[in-house]
Amino acid sequence: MSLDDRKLEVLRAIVEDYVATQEPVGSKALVERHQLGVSPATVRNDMAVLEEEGYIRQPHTSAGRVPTDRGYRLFVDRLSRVKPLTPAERRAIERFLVGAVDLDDVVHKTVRLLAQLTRQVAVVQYPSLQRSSVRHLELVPISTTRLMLVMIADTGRVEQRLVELPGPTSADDVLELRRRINEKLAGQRLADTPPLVQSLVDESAPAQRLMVASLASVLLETLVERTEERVALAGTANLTRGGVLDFQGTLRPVLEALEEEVILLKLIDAVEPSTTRVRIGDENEIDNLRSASVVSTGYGPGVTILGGLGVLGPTRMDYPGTIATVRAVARYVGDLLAQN
Amino acid sequence: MSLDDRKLEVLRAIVEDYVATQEPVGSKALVERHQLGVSPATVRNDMAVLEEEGYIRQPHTSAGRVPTDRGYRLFVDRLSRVKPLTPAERRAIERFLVGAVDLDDVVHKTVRLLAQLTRQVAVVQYPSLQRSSVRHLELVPISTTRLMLVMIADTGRVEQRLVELPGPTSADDVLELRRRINEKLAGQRLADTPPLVQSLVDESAPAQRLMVASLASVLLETLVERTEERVALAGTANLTRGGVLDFQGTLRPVLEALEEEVILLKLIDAVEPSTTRVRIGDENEIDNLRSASVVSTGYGPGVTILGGLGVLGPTRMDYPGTIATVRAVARYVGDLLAQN
DNA sequence: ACTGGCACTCAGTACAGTCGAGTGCCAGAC
DNA sequence: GTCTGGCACTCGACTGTACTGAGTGCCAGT
Repeated sequence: MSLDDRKLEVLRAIVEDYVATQEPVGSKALVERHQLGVSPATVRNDMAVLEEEGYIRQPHTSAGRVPTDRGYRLFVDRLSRVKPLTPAERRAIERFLVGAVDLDDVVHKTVRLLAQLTRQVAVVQYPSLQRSSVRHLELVPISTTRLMLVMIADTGRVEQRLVELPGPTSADDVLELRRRINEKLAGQRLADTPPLVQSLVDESAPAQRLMVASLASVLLETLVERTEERVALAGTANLTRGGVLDFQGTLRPVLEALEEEVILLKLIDAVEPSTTRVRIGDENEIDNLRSASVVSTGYGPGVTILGGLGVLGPTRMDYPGTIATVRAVARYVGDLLAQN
Repeated sequence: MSLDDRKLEVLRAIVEDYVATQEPVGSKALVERHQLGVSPATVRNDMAVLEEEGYIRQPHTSAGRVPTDRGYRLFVDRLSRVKPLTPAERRAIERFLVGAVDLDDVVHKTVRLLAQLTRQVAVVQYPSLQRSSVRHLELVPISTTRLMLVMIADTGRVEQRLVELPGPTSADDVLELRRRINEKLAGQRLADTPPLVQSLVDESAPAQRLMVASLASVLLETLVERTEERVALAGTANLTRGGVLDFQGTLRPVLEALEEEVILLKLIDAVEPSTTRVRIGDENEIDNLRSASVVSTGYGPGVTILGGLGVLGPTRMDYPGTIATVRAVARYVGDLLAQN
C-alpha cells in the first residue's frame, strides 16, 4: 500500500516537530503548527495508517506519536531537501583553516569544526594510506643494528617504525639502501608497492639480502598490512545535550563504541565524495549504536577518496542540516588537501 | 583541635564504606561492618565532631554521612596505605607491551591499560619534547619552493612540518643544508637548540641566508615554541559507572574538559616520578572538574621526567588502589622507554 | 568516657484522586 | 468516497496524604 501525499506531509511534520521539541507530537498540535488544511480528526486517521505501516509509534496510549527508525528513513530519502547553509556556517568553514600548518592541524581543526557546527560527535579519518603515494622514505640509523624507517606520503601523512636488523650494518650500506629504496618506491601508490618491495630484496647482493629482507617485512607491514588507519574524534560532550532521553538512558554503550578506532573507521568508511550515507538507528551494524544515527561521506579532491568523515548523534537529529554541513565540510577539506 | 585515634578510625571506615557502596553510611551500619569496639551512640558523637570539622557531611537530615573533599584529603594523607597490586594486575602490566612496535603503540597501550586497571579515565602524555634530544633531522623536497621538515627525537617521537621557501632551491642545496643542520643539532637537547639554530643562519652564505632563515623559523617553532605536547586519552566510558550520582548529575562539564588538550596536560603536568599527586574535587584548578579527582605522576627512567600520566574519576574513588596502579604503570613505562 | 533509650526528622514509597492531552471510532456532512 | 465534529475512553503526569524506617541528637545513667 502506498501513502498519499498528505500522509507523507503529516510524517514530515511529525519528524520536524519531534526533532525540534523532543516531545511526542499529537494531532491537534500538528494542525496548529502546520498548514495542513485538514482537521485533527483527519490527521488522526492518517497517523493510524502511518503507525500501521511502521513509520511512527506511540510511546504509550494517550501520548503523541514519535517517528520510528523507518519513519526517519523515509523522511531522509523522500521528504527532506538539503538545507542550505547559513552564512555564518559558511564563514566558519572558510575561516577554520587559518594557520593550519600541517596535516595533523587540518584534521584536528576539521573535526572540531564539524562537531561545533553540527553539535554532534564528529569523526574524521586521516587520508588513507591505501590511496596515497610514497613521497619519500627515510632510514635513520639508531644503532648499528637498529633503524628507524620513516615514510612520508603525498597527503602529508608520516609513519614511522623501528626496524631491528639481523646484524650490524654500516652507515654506507644504509645510505645505499636508502637510495635504492627511494628510487624504486618514491612516487608509487602504496597499494602498488608490495611487488616492488619484493623485487628490492631479490635484487640485493647476497651479503645484504638478509638485512634488506628484515627491512622489507617491516616496510610491507607499515605500508600495506597495517591498514589501521588513524582517526580523530571530537564533540563527545555533545552527547549529553538533550538530557538522558536520547540513547535510551545511558551513554555507556556509545562511549564504549567511540573508544574503538576500528568501530570509528567502520562508521565512516569510504563513500564516494558527493554521496552521503545516512545510517539510522537499527541500520547500524554496531550493536552499541543501535540508538544512534550516523551521517558520513568521503572527502578528497574531485572524485578520488582520501578518507571519510562524519558525525554521530541521536536518531532524533536534524538530518537535512547535518547532511548539508557534513557535505560542505567534506568538500572543503577535499579541496584544501588537493592544494598541497 | 585535634582528632583522636578513634575518630580517625571512624573517618577511615566512612570513606571505605562509602567508596564501596556509594551510599551515605550511618552509625549503626558502621559498627556492624567494622570492629570499632564501641556502640553506635559513641560513633554518632564522633561523627558530630567530624562533621563540625568539615570532614564529613549529611546530604540531608536523617541520612548517613558522606566524606567531604577535605575528608578524602585527610584520608589520603594520613589514613591510607598504598594497596599492593593483585597478581592479576601485576601480570596485566607486564603483559601489556607485547608487540609494542613504536612509541605510538606504547602510549596507546599504556593509556588503555591504565583505564582498564583503574576503571577510570586515563591520560598519558607523550614523552615531552622539551626533555628530549634530537636524533635526526630530515629535509624532504616537495617542490622547488617547499620542504618537509621531519624531526626524530631520541624518545621515538617524530614531528613534521611543512616549510615554504622564499625562492626556488636546488636539491643539492637542500642536501648540503641537511648535512649542516644535522651536524649542528643531532644529539642536542631540544631545549638547547635555539642558539645553535641561530648560528646556523649566521654562518650561511649570503645567497642562502634567506632560505636558511625561513627554515630556521619553522624549526624553532617546531622544536621549542610549539610546546603543545601530545596526550592520549582512554576510558571515558568509565565515567558512566556508578550511575548519574557521581559528577553531580551531568557528565557534560567533564566531557568538555577532556576535549581540551591543554586541560589534559594541566591535569598531569610534570611531577617527579616516585611522587604521586592527588587532587581532590575542589582542589582542581579547572572549574569543570570540581566534582572529580585526579591522581597523577611523572614517568621516566630513574629520576628524569619524560612526561606525565594519570587518571581522573569521581571524588568517590578507591584512592589507595588507584594510586598504587598509577605508580606501578608509571614505573613500568619509564623503564620500558629507557630501553630504547 | 561510654552507653541505652527516646523523641524527632525527613527521604522514599505507596496509594488514591484529579487533570488533560491524545486517541479511536462513528455518524453525518460534503 | 473523503473529511469532520463529537464523544467516550485511556493513561501518564501531577498532587496530596499517609506510612515507614534509617538515621540522628540529646540526655540520663553507668
